[in-house]
Amino acid sequence: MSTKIKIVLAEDEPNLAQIVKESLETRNFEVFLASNGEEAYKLYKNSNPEILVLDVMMPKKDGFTLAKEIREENKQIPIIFLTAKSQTKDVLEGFEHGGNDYLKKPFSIEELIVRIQSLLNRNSLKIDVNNIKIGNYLFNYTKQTLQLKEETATLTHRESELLYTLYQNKNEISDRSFILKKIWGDDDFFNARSMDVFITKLRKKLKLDENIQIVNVRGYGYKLIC
Amino acid sequence: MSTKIKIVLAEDEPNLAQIVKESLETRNFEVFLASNGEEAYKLYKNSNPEILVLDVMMPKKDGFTLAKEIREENKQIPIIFLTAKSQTKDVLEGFEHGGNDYLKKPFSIEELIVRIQSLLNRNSLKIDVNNIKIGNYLFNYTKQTLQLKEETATLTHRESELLYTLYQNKNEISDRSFILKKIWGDDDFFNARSMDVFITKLRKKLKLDENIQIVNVRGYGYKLIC
DNA sequence: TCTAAGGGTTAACAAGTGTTAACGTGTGTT
DNA sequence: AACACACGTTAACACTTGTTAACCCTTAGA
Repeated sequence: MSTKIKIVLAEDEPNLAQIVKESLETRNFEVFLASNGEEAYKLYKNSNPEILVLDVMMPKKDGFTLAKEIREENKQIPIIFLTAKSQTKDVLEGFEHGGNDYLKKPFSIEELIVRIQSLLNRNSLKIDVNNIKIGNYLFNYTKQTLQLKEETATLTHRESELLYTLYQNKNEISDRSFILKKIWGDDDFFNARSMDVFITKLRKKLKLDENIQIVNVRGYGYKLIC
Repeated sequence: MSTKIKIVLAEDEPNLAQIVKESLETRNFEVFLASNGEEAYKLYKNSNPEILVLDVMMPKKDGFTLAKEIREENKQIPIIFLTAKSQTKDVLEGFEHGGNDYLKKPFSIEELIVRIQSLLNRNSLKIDVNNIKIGNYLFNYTKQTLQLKEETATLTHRESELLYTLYQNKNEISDRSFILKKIWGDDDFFNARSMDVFITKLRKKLKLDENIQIVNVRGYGYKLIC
């Protein structure tokens, strides 16, 4: 069960691109290579990668713009920028555009790989599904429990899924349609009403901590504030 | 509610240490400064920091050894190494010892801060959207609340967006068309009238502080005076 | 097989939110 | 002063969401 980790690599300079691609493949990554931003976006959509490595200056769509677009739909995936620019200002800009790391050319392949590994590890550590802090509550996603001090309440499967989904986008809007497709499989009238019912149920179970709220954003979805 | 983020900084070169410490404090971090590895370990144990910034070459206990020790008891806390070494080999070693990032001297303070922010996964570079002072009111953009002393009123999503937009240009004109495109998506007759309705609603909710006004600039837009 | 319990969906109605309409007021121009 | 036009305000309306309860289905145990 050792499926390869998928990487989308966007780099317009062919020689460099080839070297990096091969080096990554040697390390048992599956590399999807794009030579411009638009192509990279398509590869991202189709291949469902674990991580993105983006050159900043590319034809058609630069790395920053691309990252911004991808961040709008995916806040989790790690992004590493590669660039010839070496000004601190550019590094700042990279992080502002949602990058997680920034490597200045010329860089060593080894360092790139280490930084990739680091981001992948961090990501997998990121949410401990058995120990999620939501305000004063402790939410255990696998056990489907919500603990406040000594009191432990159990959640149903739907409740647990919904809370987990909201948590993944905490303090930001979770799109109604996104939630519905993810948990109910389809966005239709009845599922939508059902979801609203579960929002009510969650609010009840979360109301012992006033700092936690599930706020509605009419027409868009819900925000878990914590 | 907005307690400072604690950082343990270990750096044996006093001048550099002082500069970094002050820069971080300017950014509202609480810095615990150690001049060697052993001291840093004690500070780590006592202050319960959110992140560690460790020089690699230090007296008594070097940064790598220290990181390794800390990693045995805490796998979560982010660690950034600072070093004069610039060989890739050292970068690798840094990550092997459980570091999350690695900065080569000389580095820019800005870059350090951005990398800290990135690891902490927060953007406190932005204005704190949970704590916006408007006159005597406290406006929480994510919670969509307006607080005056003990009274907390809730805003709807549109109200909150509008107030936030006006606030971003406080004391200057926010262009009608700009607001409409940003919040309503399009500048047409009906959306414009809708916006005017929301201006009325906001004025009502803000009238408890006489010093705050939303003034109209005929033909151009609105100004939030505060 | 019957029954009870739990979980999820559907139904029904209440409450909240945003848009549209209608009319009023102010401002600048001729 | 008369006029056109931008904005202010209120209310009606349509639509979305909140809440409760009834209902249905599955499962486990008597």
